[in-house]
Amino acid sequence: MAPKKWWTSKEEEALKAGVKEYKAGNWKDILKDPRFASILANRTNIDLKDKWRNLNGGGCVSGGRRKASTSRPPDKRIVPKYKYKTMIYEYLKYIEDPNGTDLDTMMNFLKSKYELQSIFKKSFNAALKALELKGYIKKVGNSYPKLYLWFFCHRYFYHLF
Amino acid sequence: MAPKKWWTSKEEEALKAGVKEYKAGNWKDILKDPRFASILANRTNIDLKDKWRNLNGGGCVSGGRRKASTSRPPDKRIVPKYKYKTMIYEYLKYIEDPNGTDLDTMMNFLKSKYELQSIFKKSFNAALKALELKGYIKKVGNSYPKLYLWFFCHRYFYHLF
DNA sequence: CTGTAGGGTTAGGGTTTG
DNA sequence: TCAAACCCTAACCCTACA
Repeated sequence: MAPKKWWTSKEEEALKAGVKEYKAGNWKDILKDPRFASILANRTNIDLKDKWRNLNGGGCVSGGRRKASTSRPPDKRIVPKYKYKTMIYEYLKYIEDPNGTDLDTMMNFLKSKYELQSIFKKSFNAALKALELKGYIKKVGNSYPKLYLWFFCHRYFYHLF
Repeated sequence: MAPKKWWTSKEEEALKAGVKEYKAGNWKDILKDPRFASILANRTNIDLKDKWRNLNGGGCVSGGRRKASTSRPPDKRIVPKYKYKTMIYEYLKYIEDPNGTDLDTMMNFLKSKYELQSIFKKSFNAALKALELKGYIKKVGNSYPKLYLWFFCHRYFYHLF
């Protein structure tokens, strides 16, 4: 089978403009329009239909939503995760209290030293929560003890090196 | 989460034969073939695809190779040490007190469930002491907290899998 | 024959486990 | 530490039908 051709943002924009012009469902008309033809040269009308379905949450074109996408083409990754482990190690070295740290204090430290992606705090939190749910780590008061965070890094970020 | 279902060599052979017959990519067809259906009864087409990817070095199905596998299913492990991590995990799951355990209690539990190598306690102790010396873990009272033991396993036994 | 809707399957990315 | 197993969903395929 032929490898996947991930949609480029250029193609996506052309599709959206095409739908605005011709309404969803008239895929062949969009393809024939000289404004979109060259951009969408290696997409079929079926491809357009499928992509539009995905853009609208994977369900039927006129219907409801699903949860947000997690799968992306490789060149669209948002997070340069590669520094996460280094960052957190540095922080753990910096704080002396073995009782650890609350997340806000940590975030402030990191923000002061690094250009953080907006998604970082959210995904970091989610990963911590997942581990906590399984009983591997837990808060003491409002803080995660140093060892927990160390463990967390070890578990989640080794592959970034 | 459900425990992993390691592929048996029988299943693996069936998959290989199926690919030979239907070519890689036609996973559902392989599953439907009466010659393979019963052997692969509790595998999905997705499982087949993933396994084929692993067999071919974790890369793309039709592409190049990566380095050879070192990870094995539990029934193929060579080293008698192989159960250390599993054993200790099991014990850590069993005890509820997050303050952990003293070593004698743990040894008694393990002896009651496993055929221990005579050298186990001695080398286990030595490894713990080494980590303690470096300041990574420490006793609280007479016990090692659960997390320390967990960390210990992670640090010392990862290579047995 | 031409084209679309909608269900089904695969490919390839990421995540979790041992 | 790192590969096997597992999960998610965009991309692709198949069939019905107008």
